[in-house]
Amino acid sequence: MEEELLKIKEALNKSYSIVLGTNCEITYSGRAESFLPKGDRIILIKQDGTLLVHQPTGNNPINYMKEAEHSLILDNNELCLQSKNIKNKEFLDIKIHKLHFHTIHSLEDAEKIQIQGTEKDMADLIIKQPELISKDFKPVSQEEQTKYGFIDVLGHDKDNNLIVVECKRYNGDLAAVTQLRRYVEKLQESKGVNVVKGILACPKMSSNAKKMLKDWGFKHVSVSPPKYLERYDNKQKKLGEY
Amino acid sequence: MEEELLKIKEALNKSYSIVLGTNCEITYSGRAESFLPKGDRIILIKQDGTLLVHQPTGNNPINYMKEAEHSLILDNNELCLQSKNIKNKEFLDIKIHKLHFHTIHSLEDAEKIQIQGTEKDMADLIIKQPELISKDFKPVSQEEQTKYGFIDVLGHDKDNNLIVVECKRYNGDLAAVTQLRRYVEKLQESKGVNVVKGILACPKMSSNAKKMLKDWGFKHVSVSPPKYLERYDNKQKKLGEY
DNA sequence: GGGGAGAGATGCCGC
DNA sequence: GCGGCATTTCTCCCC
Repeated sequence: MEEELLKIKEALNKSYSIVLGTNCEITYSGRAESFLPKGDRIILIKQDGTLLVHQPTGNNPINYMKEAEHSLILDNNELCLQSKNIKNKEFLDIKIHKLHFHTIHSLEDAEKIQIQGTEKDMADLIIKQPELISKDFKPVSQEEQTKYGFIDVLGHDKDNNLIVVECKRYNGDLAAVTQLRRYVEKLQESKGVNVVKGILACPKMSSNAKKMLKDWGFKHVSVSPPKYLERYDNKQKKLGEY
Repeated sequence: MEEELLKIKEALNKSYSIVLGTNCEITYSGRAESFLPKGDRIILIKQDGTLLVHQPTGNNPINYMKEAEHSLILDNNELCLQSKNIKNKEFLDIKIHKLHFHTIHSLEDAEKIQIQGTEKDMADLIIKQPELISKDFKPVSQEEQTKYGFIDVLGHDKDNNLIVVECKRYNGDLAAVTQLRRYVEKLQESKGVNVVKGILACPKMSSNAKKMLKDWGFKHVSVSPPKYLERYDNKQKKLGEY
């Protein structure tokens, strides 16, 4: 037992990837404060000081620390994992009542993930196929910088009216309409023109957002983020996987 | 080896908590699409079907699945962990090139976390100490329901002018000001009154948000979320932990 | 289940 | 560093 603890302590200093299966209770103090009574959890300590505590169910870590320093202390037969980030004034104390299992490994991974179907991809699609917005839409610029935010796609119609396009990859909500409104108002102000059209490009919209959009004279165009691996779904189907 | 795989397969069916240390490559197709080339990752499979893939650094899982069904397939000497959520049309394929380690455990945890210092706690504080907003502020209701959102604290001043208070536990940004504006406008409309005051209660504000707040005649009041464990910090300090 | 909004949000990019 | 904003956001609450 003592020997195992020494190994874990050493691993904490040398930046290994550590997984601990524990029964523990947890106190956090930092941006907020929290307490979690005794239960079984998996603790993941990464090579960059990241610490994640996971319960046996649920998507998100129940507690976590970023870029923290960890120390394992055995005091009066009580095992405690203390984690701190001085810069952010964050402290996490894990009282470990039982150590179910542990693994220590040095892992290597320099790869970055490639993602498709993002909001940026939607904007790219609209630049390539402006008719998705309207027959006479001419895109002018992408990711236009404003102090009040970035305009996804800026363009104009055949009468040279400015058109602001805001893309949402899934649900157009109140916040999206408000965002669009901010850009339109700002453009009217900075360019000194009255007519600036606003378009919200997204697959679907909430009912209230639709109403708000209408109230302010903006329009919704149904556009979905592009996907190229749909083949992947089809292949799954063909293989009779479900 | 064969025997280990059988154990993992069995664990997948019986809802154990499983941790795999792997060298793998990952394809995802669902709400978006992604590909992640070969590298070392820790895979966490929970008892409710949650699957998380973690790289050796970073806070967030690089890939994940919720409420999914998993199957481990050995085909042509290639080990593949397939995960799917039919309802959401999500598919995750993990080609496992090497299995560094694995653990299988049944974990029990029914505890819920207790958190303090949330936005709700700020609103409670303001109800109790309305003078934090202004000398003559009288709170009337909390979490007031509007179709356009929930008003954190609604009240009035000594002249019976309505006051909308929006709380932010940290940074007041453009979105917060816009949110406040939405509530104020909606109240003016629904109550048929011209004067509705807007207050943003938060510890600090971004410069643009400050400007926007001023433009629309709203005010900022400096309030922080209450913390009760500050003792915890102090204790740490006293112990000379840093 | 949809709608709205907070979160100890996180992460990314741009200035 | 701050600012603005997307996220395979996630989660909770309410209607």
